[in-house]
Order: sequence, then C-alpha cells, then structure tokens
Amino acid sequence: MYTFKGKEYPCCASLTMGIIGGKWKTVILYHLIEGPLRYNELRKEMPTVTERTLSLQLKTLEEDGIVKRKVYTSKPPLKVEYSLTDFGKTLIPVIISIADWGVYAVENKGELAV
Amino acid sequence: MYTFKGKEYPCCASLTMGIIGGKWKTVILYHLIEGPLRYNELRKEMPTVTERTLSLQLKTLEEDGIVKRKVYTSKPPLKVEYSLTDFGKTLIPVIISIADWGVYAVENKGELAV
DNA sequence: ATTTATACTATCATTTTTGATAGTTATTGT
DNA sequence: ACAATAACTATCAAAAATGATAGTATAAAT
Repeated sequence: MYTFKGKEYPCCASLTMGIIGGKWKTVILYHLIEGPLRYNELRKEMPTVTERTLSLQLKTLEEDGIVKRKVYTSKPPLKVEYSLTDFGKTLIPVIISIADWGVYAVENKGELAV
Repeated sequence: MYTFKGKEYPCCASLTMGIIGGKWKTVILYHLIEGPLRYNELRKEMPTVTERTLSLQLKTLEEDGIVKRKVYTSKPPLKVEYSLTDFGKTLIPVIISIADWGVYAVENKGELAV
C-alpha cells in the first residue's frame, strides 16, 4: 500500500496514475515540458478543454506539487504563468514515454487525421 | 488530432491515456509484465478491485489489442489466461516508467505504509 | 463610453467510471 | 448429496470526471 498526499494506492503504478491520470493532465504536462505557459497559452494549445476543467486540473497538479503557479500582477487583467516544479520535472521522462507511445500506436494501429 | 480504434484524441499523450488510463488498467498491465495470469490470479494480486471492474477493464484492454485472452477449457469451471499481446508488450517501458515514478514519488514526498 | 483582454469562479447538467451484491454453469472433491 | 471452484454477467447504485454556460474584476485600448 502506497500513500501520497493523504491518498492511498494499492500499487506504485496506480499512484502515478492518481496524479497524472484523467483526460487532460498529461496533455497539460506535455505542453509544459517546453517551458512556462500562461493560462491562455495553454488554452490555445488545448482548444477542446473547457475552462473549468483546465482550471481544476491545474489546481490539483499544483496541490500535488507538480506544477507551480506564478502571478505577476496584483490586479486584473492578471498575468499568470504555469510551469513544472523540480518535482514535476522528474515526470518528464514518464510523460515523454507516454506521448511517444501514442505516436507509435497511431503509426501502427491507428490513423493519422488529415 | 489522433485516431485509434475509432476514438479521437487531441494529443498523442491523451491517446495513450485513453488506453491505459483509469484506476486499474496500469495495475493489470503491471502484473502481466511478468507473464500470463489467470483471472483469479489477477484478483489475488489486486484484492481491492471488484470482479465487474476487473472484467470490464480486461475486456477493453482486449478490444484495444493490448491483452489477449486464452481459454483452455470448454466447460466450467473455465481455465482462462490473460497475457500481453505483442502490441501490448510495446507498452512495457511505459508501464515500468509509470511504476518506477510511483516508487520514487513515495520515497520522496509520500509515505510507505507499515 | 465602450469594448477587449486576462484568469479565472459559480452553477448546473451530463457522462463516465467504479462499486456492491447476487446469480450462472458445469465439474471436481468430500 | 453437497459444497467448492472458475470465470465470469446482470442489475442497481454511487461517485467521480467532465462539459456548457454565464459571470467577475480591473486595466488598457479604441
């Protein structure tokens, strides 16, 4: 039994999935590998996610210590940048391996869109 | 846009997550790395999953071509073995990387259970 | 004065995922 | 004769994840 941030997992693999699982978290992290992005920049990279969901995912990634949020202004319109923490950066090889396999799978058994 | 088995994904990372995502799939795959396992052997490795869920997950993994199901008997009590397909085996490095990070995370920011 | 922009939050609804529990078939062991 | 076993499925329920839409604050640009 593994515990992380108060949550329990039956397997080391499910612990990781508890943190990066779901429809959007790996996509967020994948885009943050290159460097910090502002909220709206992330939205442009992921046009099909709703604002609510993007917000929620960023917040839990922050709570888990994977992503950090830096605010540059004190009054609206805000400037906020999201980036990987040092701990979050240790996930990069995992994310890359997940992303690479996605490409491989499409090349072999999937289809590339036009 | 990426398509795999009729489903569309906005990112190569989310495609992979569409296949191995969820609470249990990586755990199943992690245990199948060592070799084939029977249904009840899997259950023993994962005592907290319900039968229904284990069944469903195995079925979708099979449909996605990741796991194969081999039946050895024709009448009950059945003998059924689950194993990784060749295509499924290409996921092994991904699963290992996910599992290893889980161990790393616990060692650094989580807690090991007693 | 009005619009535009940023980074959200709030509310409500829907979909997806997971769980709880009981039942099925036919064979082997007691 | 009866219980145990294997690998499930069926039904119902609950929880979790995601989506749709509208609204907020304030400053700068038009």
